[in-house]
Amino acid sequence: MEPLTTAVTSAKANLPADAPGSTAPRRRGRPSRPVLSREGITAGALAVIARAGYEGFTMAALARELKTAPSALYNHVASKDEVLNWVQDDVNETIDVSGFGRDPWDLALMRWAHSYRDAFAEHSPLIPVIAVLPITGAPHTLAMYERVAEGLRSGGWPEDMVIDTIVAVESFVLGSAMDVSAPEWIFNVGDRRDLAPTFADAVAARRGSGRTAADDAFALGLNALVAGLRATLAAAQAARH
Amino acid sequence: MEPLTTAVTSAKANLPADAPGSTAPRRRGRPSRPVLSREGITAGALAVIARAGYEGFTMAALARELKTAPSALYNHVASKDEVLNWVQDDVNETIDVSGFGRDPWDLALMRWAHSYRDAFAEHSPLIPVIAVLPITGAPHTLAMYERVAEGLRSGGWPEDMVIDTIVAVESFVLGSAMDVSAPEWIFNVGDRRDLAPTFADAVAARRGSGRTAADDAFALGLNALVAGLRATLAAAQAARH
DNA sequence: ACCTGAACACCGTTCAAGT
DNA sequence: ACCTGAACACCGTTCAAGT
Repeated sequence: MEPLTTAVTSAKANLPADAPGSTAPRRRGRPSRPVLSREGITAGALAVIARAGYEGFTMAALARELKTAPSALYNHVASKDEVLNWVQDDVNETIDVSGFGRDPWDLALMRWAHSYRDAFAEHSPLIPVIAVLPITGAPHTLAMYERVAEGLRSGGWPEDMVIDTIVAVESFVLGSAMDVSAPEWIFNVGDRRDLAPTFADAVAARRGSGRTAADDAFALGLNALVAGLRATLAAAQAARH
Repeated sequence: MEPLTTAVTSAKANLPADAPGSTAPRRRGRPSRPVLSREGITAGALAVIARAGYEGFTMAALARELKTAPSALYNHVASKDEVLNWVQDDVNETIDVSGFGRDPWDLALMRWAHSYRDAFAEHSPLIPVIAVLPITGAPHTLAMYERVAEGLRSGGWPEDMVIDTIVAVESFVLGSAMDVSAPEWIFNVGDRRDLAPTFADAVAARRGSGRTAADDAFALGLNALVAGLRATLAAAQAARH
């Protein structure tokens, strides 16, 4: 539950001892102290993604952020994908799993889902990447899943339903996180109200709520999903006598 | 409910009358009959995405598929994003909304969700794009939402809950569609079983099922979500006397 | 109007040269 | 070991030249 890597603001401290003035370009050879590190690269990547989005996240932009040549990154990382893997693990570390083992499984699941959605809504460009990224080699990610699995098991879920339940909730969470970065006017019918009058009326009727469409839909969906999961668990337990 | 644009296989028929041999490179000026069209570009884009994924979908690759110069595309389309918009509308046209207005809303919603997931599971690179793409100017997409909105309204859903319900189901559907393209071993713990023993056991326990993890999780989640939505609707109707 | 081909400002990644 | 800078094979997009 640590905050995201905090080295973002300490870019100046990363300057080499052999170039004490912060603006002096580095000389050609190996610096006296390493300029780059896993923490610095991860933090820099997060900063670039926050500012420029996934489209704008390039190795060149990351190198500019870290005031190095793009090729210098390859002394620390094998590929752009590996950088994204680091970022994933860093973001997953911030997700709240504190409910598991303390609260009932359904409450803990809702707390987890809310925190999970918020974390990736802030880093939406990562969503399609992490959705298919194997967890191997991401220790914080693994630790998160362990807590969730323990919580479901001790809440009475049969072992062979645990993964499906996690994946189902995760799918809803990641889909909802994508939705956060959609423009408010995504459902604007434009000049073709004739094609979809019922839909256009429904879009207009939603305007009453003070919160965003994404927040309302997420709350409604998560409540429904978890209520349905309670019923699913009860039925599964009844079926096994 | 038309199939996806069928011009994929007719690339040869796209060759200009002034270059009858299919392998002859085109001369420099304007061809006697246009080589490119919206339908051809859409079909070519689908073919490239199917073969090479979103990463591999470039304007250069699309041009190769259509046997033109990349710059020729810009006579028909303003940008790569516009091509993706065309593709979205083409895919949405194939989604099954036939249940709405015929079956009960919950059955129709499940049929729609299944068809929606399958359509985008086949075109997963499009998911993050269409999730935030405004529907303006996409007539088939609009028509789909109209059917869904009508079905929910006539099923008894209050007007101001229709959009949230649609968005919630759609979030789950798109998250689940992303999950389909994840590798089967996405949850492989690797050599760190010590970090997540309960989770690793749950992963192993799932193996019994003949279907894929993605299919099982989608079925479980959709059943739970729709069951929860039935309860939500009942509660909303009771609250309004 | 609608194609080709050259050009521009970019990518991710590799590698020799330098300390 | 770890940086710079040149190089390679790419991008998306623009635009003049050609018919």
